[in-house]
Amino acid sequence: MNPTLYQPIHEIIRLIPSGKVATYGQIAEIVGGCTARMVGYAASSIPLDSDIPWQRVINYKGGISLRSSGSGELLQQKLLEAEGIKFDKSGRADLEHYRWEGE
DNA sequence: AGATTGACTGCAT
DNA sequence: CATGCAGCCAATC
Repeated sequence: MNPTLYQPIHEIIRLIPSGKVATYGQIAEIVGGCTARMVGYAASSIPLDSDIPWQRVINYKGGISLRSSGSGELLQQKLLEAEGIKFDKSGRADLEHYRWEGE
């Protein structure tokens, strides 16, 4: 498969600075013409070997969505905490404080 | 070609 | 504040 449509989405995710996070809807809005589902689907296509910080992409609740395989949630949350993002007891980040407003 | 599913979002309950 | 339902586009069966 060669979903070139994912290319811009990956680009946007790559632009997210460390210590910041973006929601699927936010990215979809930045890319334009794409929806949250698209971003999520594109993200699932991102290989772990990629330079794309897919861990900075979270859902609108500020929580981390479970990936297809393995316990990606714990790993992703750990990576985000390593970047300075704190999670509350509910496992949700403060989007009002960490949400990346984009370029 | 039609139906189902998916790392989602927003509003209603 | 947690849960439920409907809408969105693309990929897969």
